Amino acid sequence: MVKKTDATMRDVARLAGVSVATVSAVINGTATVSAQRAQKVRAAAESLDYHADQIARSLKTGRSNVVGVVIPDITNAFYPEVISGAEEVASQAGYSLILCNANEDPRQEQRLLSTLFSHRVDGVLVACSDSSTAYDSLVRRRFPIVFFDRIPQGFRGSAVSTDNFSGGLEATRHLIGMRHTRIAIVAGRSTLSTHADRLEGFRKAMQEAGLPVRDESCRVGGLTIDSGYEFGLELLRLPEQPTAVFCTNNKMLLGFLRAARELGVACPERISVVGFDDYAWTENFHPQLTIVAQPTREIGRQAMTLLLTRLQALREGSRSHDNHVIVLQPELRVRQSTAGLL
Amino acid sequence: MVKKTDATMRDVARLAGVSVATVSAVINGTATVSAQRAQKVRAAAESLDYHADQIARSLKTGRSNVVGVVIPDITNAFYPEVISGAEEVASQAGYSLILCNANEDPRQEQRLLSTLFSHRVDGVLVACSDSSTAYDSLVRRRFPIVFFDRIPQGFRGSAVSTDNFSGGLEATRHLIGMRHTRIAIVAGRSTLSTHADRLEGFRKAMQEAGLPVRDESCRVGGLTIDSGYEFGLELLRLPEQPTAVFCTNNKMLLGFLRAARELGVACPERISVVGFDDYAWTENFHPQLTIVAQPTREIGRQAMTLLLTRLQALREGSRSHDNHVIVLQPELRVRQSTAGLL
DNA sequence: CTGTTAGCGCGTTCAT
DNA sequence: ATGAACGCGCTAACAG
Repeated sequence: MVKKTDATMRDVARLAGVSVATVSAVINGTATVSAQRAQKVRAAAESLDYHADQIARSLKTGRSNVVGVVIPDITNAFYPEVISGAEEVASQAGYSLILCNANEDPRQEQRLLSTLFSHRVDGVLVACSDSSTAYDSLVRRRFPIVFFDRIPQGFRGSAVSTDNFSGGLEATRHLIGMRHTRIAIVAGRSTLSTHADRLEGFRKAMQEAGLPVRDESCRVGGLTIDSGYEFGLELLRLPEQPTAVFCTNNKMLLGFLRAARELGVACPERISVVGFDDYAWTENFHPQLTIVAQPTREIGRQAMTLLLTRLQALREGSRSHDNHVIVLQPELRVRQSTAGLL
Repeated sequence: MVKKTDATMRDVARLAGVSVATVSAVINGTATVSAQRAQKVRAAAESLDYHADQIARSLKTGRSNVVGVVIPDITNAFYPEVISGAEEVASQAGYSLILCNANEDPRQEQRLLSTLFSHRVDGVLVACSDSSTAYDSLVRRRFPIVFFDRIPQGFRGSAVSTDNFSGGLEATRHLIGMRHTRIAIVAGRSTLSTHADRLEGFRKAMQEAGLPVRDESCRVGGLTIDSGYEFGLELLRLPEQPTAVFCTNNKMLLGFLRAARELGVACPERISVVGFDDYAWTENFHPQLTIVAQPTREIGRQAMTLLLTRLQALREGSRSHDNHVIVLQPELRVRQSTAGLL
């Protein structure tokens, strides 16, 4: 027996011989219903394969139980990892996730946010594609939004990220500690907080050590494997070839390594490399990578927790700080892609 | 000036001095509205930062412009890649994606599907966590569903996958062509079509060559890095150590490689390894992996296209085949993890 | 071409 | 404890 259309609350009510209000009460547990009637309702719902219509419910309640997640690049393994953490806590709390991939394009990101609002998501998590002022209005309107990983410049609101400055600092100090002096950096667009901060950490470490940061060994911009590759070629063809490099992004790191391979520059013998983000597969790399690891899933968990806490406060009318910033500590993992000089 | 609540269509109508029907017509382009009135409406909408309420619209139209995507494991890089393809075609068609991670757990998957229905998604894409009969009712009820990658046994409906049998066949033939005879296999749960088919391909190739498939060199079950590791330890400790192995899953492959490393079994000198799924980072592996590559993003694109085509047909009342099966061809990429015997 | 209006399915009063 | 009636914001059918 096939039903043409989904069962509605009325169908359930009819079958159970009660009113829709009773069905609603049973489903949501909002009122006390006599045990046997409740049982009847549940049986009816079951037999009709009834699924409460979230759409109708949302229209009525003003809440959708959906949160939007906007990321800049789903093929960057970092983000799926974060999402898995976010998804975990969201689904536990009965929330679903609408996932949007902005493709590193602020315009697309803007459109995505717009459709997210159309769908009346209760809140959003975003790792921005570029620093822009487009979020200001959201924050001013107090729309529940939590940034993670990449945070807009001058943003005043809730956010979760790694201490990227410290990550850059440690990575570079490690290189310096191995007696390197000609240290290059391959960094992503400086409009992104993550990369800007890591670059700052790099500069700080260099300055501490009294080392010069030459323009030609400081390649900033781009985010892709290809840009890492291009930068790599340039860097490794410099008359004064750097002996060490810090790549602030895992994709650019892959590109850089390809360049080194092509040019026959052995790592770590002729070039020490330290990167960002650790994955299950890095242990299979040759050489095994020295990297700065982020608590990736934890970023997702914390960001979602922050958002849900906020939503709950909103629901209960209680006051909540909407500018809670969580900074997680990264961890330098020294392996074999970095070696001492001399 | 901050608005407490979102602007509604009525607000726009009022501000523009027209009726709600006119606003609706302008927004959706469903009727001809005089140019100047349309202009006024657009201006009003703009100034009020109006976002049409998809929730209300859905309630009315019965369509949500959202499709659900259920995957078994978001931390398996294969799936985000597929999703990026699916997302690409969905967003072009004005659809959003609700992403659900089932964690390889059929029960969780069932729950996720249920909430997806509650949210009245127009259709779903699913790579199932286990073969079960739970989908039959969906298909019988003709709910728009397209399976990808992992397809339920005996499923009669739309699906997109790689020719896994052929993938397993080619991988094994390659090994055999290199004169290996003691060939082992590390495979995922045989209830999953992908792994079952790859295993079948393996058996076929072995049979073709008149090679025996010994029970002890045929490790089936599990999906994780850890299970690949365990199987690897067992296999490499066999009195008659295999000289080659086919891992049907990228995570198990990582585990196997770890086991080989720990046991000091050099690849490819003492063990040739061929895996499944290619990624940007495999070129950095040592040794570079011989693998069977799937057209990953294409799987996502095709699956979503199939689904959207179906939805359009449904909308237009035209007939559409709801059991279109697309099988994509894999590609063996020979690199350095496999070597000839003797 | 434009306005009026009846629901879509649900949660929520307000009666009983 | 339970039921009837209303309305959330929107679309579509109809009237003008």
